[in-house]
Amino acid sequence: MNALKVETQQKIVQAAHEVFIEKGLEGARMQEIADRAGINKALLHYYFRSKDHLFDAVFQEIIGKVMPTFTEKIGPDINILDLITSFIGFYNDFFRKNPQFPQFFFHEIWQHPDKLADFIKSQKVNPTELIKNAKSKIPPIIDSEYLPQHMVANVLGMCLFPHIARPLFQRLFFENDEIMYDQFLSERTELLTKMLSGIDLSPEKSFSENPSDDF
Amino acid sequence: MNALKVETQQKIVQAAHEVFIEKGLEGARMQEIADRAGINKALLHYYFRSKDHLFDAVFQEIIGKVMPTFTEKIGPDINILDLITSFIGFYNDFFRKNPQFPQFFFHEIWQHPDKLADFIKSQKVNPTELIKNAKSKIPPIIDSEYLPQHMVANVLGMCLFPHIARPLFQRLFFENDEIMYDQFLSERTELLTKMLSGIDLSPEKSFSENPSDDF
DNA sequence: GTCTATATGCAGATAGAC
DNA sequence: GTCTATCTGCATATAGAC
Repeated sequence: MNALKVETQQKIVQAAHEVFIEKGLEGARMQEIADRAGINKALLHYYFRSKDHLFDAVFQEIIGKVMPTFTEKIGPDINILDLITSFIGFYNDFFRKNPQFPQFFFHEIWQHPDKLADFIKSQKVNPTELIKNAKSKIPPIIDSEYLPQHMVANVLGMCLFPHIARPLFQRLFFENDEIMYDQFLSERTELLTKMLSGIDLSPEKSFSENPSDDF
Repeated sequence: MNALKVETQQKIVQAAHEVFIEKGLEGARMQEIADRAGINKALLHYYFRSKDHLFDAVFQEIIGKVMPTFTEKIGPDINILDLITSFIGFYNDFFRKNPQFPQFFFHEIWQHPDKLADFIKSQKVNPTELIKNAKSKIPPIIDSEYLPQHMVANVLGMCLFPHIARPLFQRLFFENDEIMYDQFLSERTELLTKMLSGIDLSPEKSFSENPSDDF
């Protein structure tokens, strides 16, 4: 029964995926993973030598699912703004379907900072080059070497915050109503896109007299 | 030696503070806390009955240090914009001095969503009222019931992101240079303040023809 | 491949001397 | 109050039957 093998493996990865994202590596219990997969604890060790191995497998699976969407559309001369607007919608939807993903993701990068950074650097994308290309095109709201980084941080922050702060934000400002909050989240793709469309990064653009009108 | 007692307690709380923020509740080890406090494991249980009690004590101490600054200046008729601009600088500085705090904070609100929300609700502030007061004054970039919430999310997100994403962001866009990154962070108070100053929320304000010029 | 039963190790917690 | 030594329990991991 080789067919059973791959099926079981998938059930394990799926269950582990859920539990690790909910509880984190340290908080997760092999027993709970086994229960959710409908199998025995011992089988986990049969397929994956240890908890750490299982976690790595799950993490690779998650990153492999999410990152390519981010990197595959990056051409040689795409600018940052196009890149970001292209993916606001994708990630906003993805986070809505996987609410706890951002929390899991950032917990992980703090515990193992190099793992993810190395993975991304191993891809064909070069973040630094991407940034440099946009350097001359950003409205100079302040005098800084890092205007492109500021802009990226602004957009990603606006995109991320309502997801990662959801448990608190929903309780404080939405009467802890799931439906209302999801409605709120669904609006943000349009909102962010419209806000970004106000920035024209074509080289000939003259900046506003009032810098704060941009972004 | 009663003098020793309070001193020891402070050392414990300080050490626990560090370890819990770095590793989280599940990842922290009582042995490491004891080591950093320069005392024995058994003493931890003498002062605080259990790991959970110690964690709660530390958590209360942290929140008690951070939240009052947020709530104490809230008067009856302050508007959201004033409130937010007042604290961008404070929190940006606080996060620079306590880099891993945001990660710890959001990990916690996902694991124990009600704890913090209940604490905040027990304060004199009423978030919902605060939101309602600003409702009519927000530039209608999109047609939504939740414009104030969107604005709050935007600002907090821009404030938060470079801190919580630091391990990755610094490696990808700042050659993993601590000095450069701290420079970048220090600029953001000015940047965000200038961006916000572009919004006039006084009642008589007429909105821009192009909504995306606001925020 | 999958199970039950068992071993191992470690972290939280306690006992008791000083 | 502070320590050393010890206990307890649980979670990971293994052994071995089917």
